[in-house]
Amino acid sequence: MRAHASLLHLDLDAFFAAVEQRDKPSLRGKPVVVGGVGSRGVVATASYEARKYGVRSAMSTREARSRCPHAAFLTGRFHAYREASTAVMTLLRSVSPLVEPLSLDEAFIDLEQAGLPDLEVPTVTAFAEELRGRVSEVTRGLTASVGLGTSKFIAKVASDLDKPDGLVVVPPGTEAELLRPMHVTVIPGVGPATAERLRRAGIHTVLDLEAVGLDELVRLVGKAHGTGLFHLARAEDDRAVVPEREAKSVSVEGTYDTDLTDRRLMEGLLTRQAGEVAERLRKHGLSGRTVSIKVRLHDFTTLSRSSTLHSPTDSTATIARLARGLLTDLDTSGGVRLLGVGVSGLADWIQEDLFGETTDEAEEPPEVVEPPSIRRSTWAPGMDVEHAEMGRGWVWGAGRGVVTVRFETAESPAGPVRSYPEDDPQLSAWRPPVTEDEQAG
DNA sequence: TCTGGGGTCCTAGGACCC
DNA sequence: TCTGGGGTCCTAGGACCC
Repeated sequence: MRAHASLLHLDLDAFFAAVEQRDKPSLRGKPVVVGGVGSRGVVATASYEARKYGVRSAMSTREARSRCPHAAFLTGRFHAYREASTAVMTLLRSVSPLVEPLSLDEAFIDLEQAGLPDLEVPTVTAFAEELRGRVSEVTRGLTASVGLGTSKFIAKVASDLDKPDGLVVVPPGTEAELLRPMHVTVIPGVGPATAERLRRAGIHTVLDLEAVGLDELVRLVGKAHGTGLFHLARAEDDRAVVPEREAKSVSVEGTYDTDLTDRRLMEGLLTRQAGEVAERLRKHGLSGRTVSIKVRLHDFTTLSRSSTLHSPTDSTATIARLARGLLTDLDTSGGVRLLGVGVSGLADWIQEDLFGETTDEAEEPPEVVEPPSIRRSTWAPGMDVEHAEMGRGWVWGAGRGVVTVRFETAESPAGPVRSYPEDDPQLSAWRPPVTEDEQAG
């Protein structure tokens, strides 16, 4: 903990939604929700107008729609968000060499190397106020909330106290009195599970937490977490601002609108995801030794399996083969809502073999498969033998590499639903309905 | 059809080595 | 028959963050 409030936390207000409102004037002053718009989507960001209706981040889009049906529901334009974020981070780095981005819309800055004449409260306050103005300039009108304090923890708490478009400085020496009345969840790392454990022990506020001994806390929440809480409850935090963090893993996952049951389809999707992971590894000059898959079952239980190679890889073929192999282990008969592939144990080099060649098989770049342009209600004769006998298939949905088909059977016009990878060769057999003209001809 | 996606860190148990 | 530690690596799961 420092003698001066020289740590700054900056947080762009309702970031994704604010970018949308900036770029589309008709959305200004109106509720805007950015997030997944599918049946299993969740809210990433809600504008302040939408928050008035109780719409919150991480809420299901379904729930958000019921709370605020007239909001604009947008899927997100990450290029625009990244561009705005880069402008802000570039500005921050021009102001101090010690900038630690936490996400697209948040960063810590250490003002000790920002070249200020001193670090007294009036000086850092004026600096922060000017910085907020410049953020608004480089983003063409976005607002930021800023907190200043003697540690990362305090700066972050401070930036939250006057959102949106606010500035709060916590003067050195006043940290404990600020924190004591607050709920324990103000402490980073205290989420629902930890809060519940603490609640059962009669600990609700930071003041309560301060009264608990180190041994007792470790017994309650474990060694690392317990010692962390012990110190943060006393506003003791000397974590440094770390400008560059190396990635430790790269992963891709997807949640599907309908649960998957077809193993072949799952293998196809893992293969596609392996390709995306490998491409990102190569793009960043990385390779990794441990390949993992993640499988979320219909009932939301989440399984993971991993396998570690002797030397790192960035090869699509290797990652895909391992990922598919890891799946064979698992019982997915009840249906799968999410599949994912990841690589960890990263190295910024690729193992070379005895001949000085890389171990990466000289592979073709993954084939880019365009989603088939299938219209709703396209007839799908001869999709496969089983379904051809059933009769007509109707495209029920397409996206995320999956085409879902509802089949009409003799018993029911809305028969079983089956899903296929969009690059499934069987899909190429699809053709529009045979018209009466054609039949006549 | 309640519950995203991309991450980080921690824990606990087992294997293995000295 | 009864019995050591410590350290590292790997795996699976869970909590948490934005």
